Amino acid sequence: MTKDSPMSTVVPVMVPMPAERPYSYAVPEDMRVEPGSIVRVPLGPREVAGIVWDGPGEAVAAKRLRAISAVFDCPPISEEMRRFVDWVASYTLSPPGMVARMLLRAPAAFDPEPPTEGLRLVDGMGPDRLTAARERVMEMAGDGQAWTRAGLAHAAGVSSSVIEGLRSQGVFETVSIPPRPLVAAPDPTFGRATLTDGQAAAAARLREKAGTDAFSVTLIDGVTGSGKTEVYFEAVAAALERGKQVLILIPEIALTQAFLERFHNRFGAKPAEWHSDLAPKKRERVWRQVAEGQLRVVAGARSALFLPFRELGLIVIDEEHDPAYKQEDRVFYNARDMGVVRGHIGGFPVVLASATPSLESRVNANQGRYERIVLSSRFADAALPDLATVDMRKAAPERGGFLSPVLIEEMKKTLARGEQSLLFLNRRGYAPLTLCRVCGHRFQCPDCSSWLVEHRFRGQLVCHHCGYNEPRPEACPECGTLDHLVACGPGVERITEEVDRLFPDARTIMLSSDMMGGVKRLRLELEAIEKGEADIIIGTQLVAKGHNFPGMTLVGVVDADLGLANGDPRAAERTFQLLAQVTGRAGRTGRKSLGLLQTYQPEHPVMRAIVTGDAEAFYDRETAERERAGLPPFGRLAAIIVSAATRMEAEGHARGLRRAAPQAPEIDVLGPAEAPLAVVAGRHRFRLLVHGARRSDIQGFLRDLLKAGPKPRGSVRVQVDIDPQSFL
DNA sequence: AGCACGCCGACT
DNA sequence: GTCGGCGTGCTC
Repeated sequence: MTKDSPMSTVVPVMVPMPAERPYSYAVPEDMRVEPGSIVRVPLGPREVAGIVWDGPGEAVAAKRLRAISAVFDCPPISEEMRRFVDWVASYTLSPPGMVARMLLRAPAAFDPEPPTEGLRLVDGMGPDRLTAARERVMEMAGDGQAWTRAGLAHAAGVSSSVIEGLRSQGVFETVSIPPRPLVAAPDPTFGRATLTDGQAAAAARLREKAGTDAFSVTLIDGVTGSGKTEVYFEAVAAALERGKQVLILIPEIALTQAFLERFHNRFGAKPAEWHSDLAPKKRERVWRQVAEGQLRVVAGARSALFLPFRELGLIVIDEEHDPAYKQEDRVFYNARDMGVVRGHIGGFPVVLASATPSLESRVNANQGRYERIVLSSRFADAALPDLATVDMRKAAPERGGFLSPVLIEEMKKTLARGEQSLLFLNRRGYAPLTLCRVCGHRFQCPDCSSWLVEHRFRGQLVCHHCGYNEPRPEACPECGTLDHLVACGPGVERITEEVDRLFPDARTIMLSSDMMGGVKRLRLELEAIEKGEADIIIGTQLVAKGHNFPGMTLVGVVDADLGLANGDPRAAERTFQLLAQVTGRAGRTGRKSLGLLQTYQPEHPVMRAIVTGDAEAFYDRETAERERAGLPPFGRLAAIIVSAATRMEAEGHARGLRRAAPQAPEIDVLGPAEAPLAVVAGRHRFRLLVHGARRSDIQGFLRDLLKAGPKPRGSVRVQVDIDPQSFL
């Protein structure tokens, strides 16, 4: 701040809206701000929280200049974090204001948490008359500590009016109790795990890295059950010992309660959680305590990357291949990559862990940008399941069924041994397509033209792309014929029906992300399964994610081919990862276990890779294939998302882009039907896949597209989606 | 992203 | 006659 200026100083303030640069605000004479300060500023008709940014404030017409209304009593956002925001904005081609907005997502946290009112015994004061109730209270409070009124009443077994009576006599004085930390401090020496030789070597290497102030990326590549978590916990311990905060990113943390337990066993306390299901109050407290440095470890979903850490010294990204790390609205980013960048900016190590690493991380490791540590054997006596394909052309299911006799036979055996079976089918609902047997009418979404999926339990037809739904009709809307609608293909509901028919006495549980009762119910069901309260589990991809099912010795993949033919360049990789993860759920206790893949293409590279366990060969092949096609992970523009009302309009954008960029690349338009993306207010998001362009050209593309390209009514919103190989 | 302003259809 | 739909435009 300049002292000599008679005018009030002007500072840049990043406001939470799509502004391309910070806005300028006047600082009142008696106000002190510094870069990073969180301030309240007037913006149009309202007031918002913004962050004082770096550099001198830009000159702005005096008439427009408004003054900061208040500075929040909150630790300033660190310089590292501000550079991170700028970097993410420039890399994702989003307005920095929108990135800053992700950081300001806990509005009530900017003011300090109000201390709670406590009561403490005043020395030498006693009550006028001593009753039995009063005596108990005096005894409890005799330790000289401050108590909350309700806490003391509860502990002494009296009503709070007894306490109130004593307080009005002056026996108690009112003191303020500082807010209690959300979780206890983790103790790096608490529950040291016993590690196998391979694990110990990996842990030592990670400890070495996490014990220094230097950026590095380490990829821990270990089969499911090889103890990756225990190994990276040692890196966490090393960072904690250095007095650093630690961030552990986990996809779908709301469902991963088991992880919190394991952390607790190792560190004697739970980590703080951060995800979108967090209650607002808790959310604020986590944000605040991270900013103050009270919380040392946060386990969170991708948005935890934007928490205001002040002493961050390690990021672990578990299941780094998981597509849930990719945010595909507003600011498009992949938290795995932005995590690496955060480590680079902060000068600290980053650890990526996965049993099925993404191609791009593997390429980065092969080229020496990341260090790769392989954990090749399963922990203790946990054995990998035997894996085999079931050729559905030879072992076809009975008419009307979807389970091959081969699989049914194994389920019978498993049931007889009192062990659990898992049937995996990555498709929610009852049937993916409904048609009229009389006229051939197919039920389609009126908003986005994909097939409506029947949800029989709910009695609805639902669009899985945009959420449109209608009650399932009795008659065909086209020809009016009653009772001739037929469900085509299976979903988990239909498989559950088949299982109930085949095994009427077995205890079955169906797990699906759209299940009634939400996350809470899912958690309970998962717990029940772990306790062995079910024999057969039928589930969508959520069963592939990190749960331990100790009694599970059979995994059947109902349709292993699903997802291979959807036009996504990552289809094979994704399918491989999903199948490897889901079959890895079996045999965790060392019992002999089996995984069966029902497929019509047993010779497909994905099936071969799963059955032979040769992930290396598969990845090499896939990498070469991508390189030939000019696709990611080779550092090129992957996709532009345009918002358009129709496919024709999206094609128009694509033509404009082709014209605007003469060196241009091939552009494919993927509509909502092929690329499931959110549909907003009647407009659809189309993905323009651009082959072979360099990222440095993107800015130009977009400028030209917006300037010279066809502009069919309304705003053209363009977003960039990049799967990079290297981005530092 | 919010939020106001502004111009056309079904109702207290 | 008004309530209310979302299209367009602006925010230091």
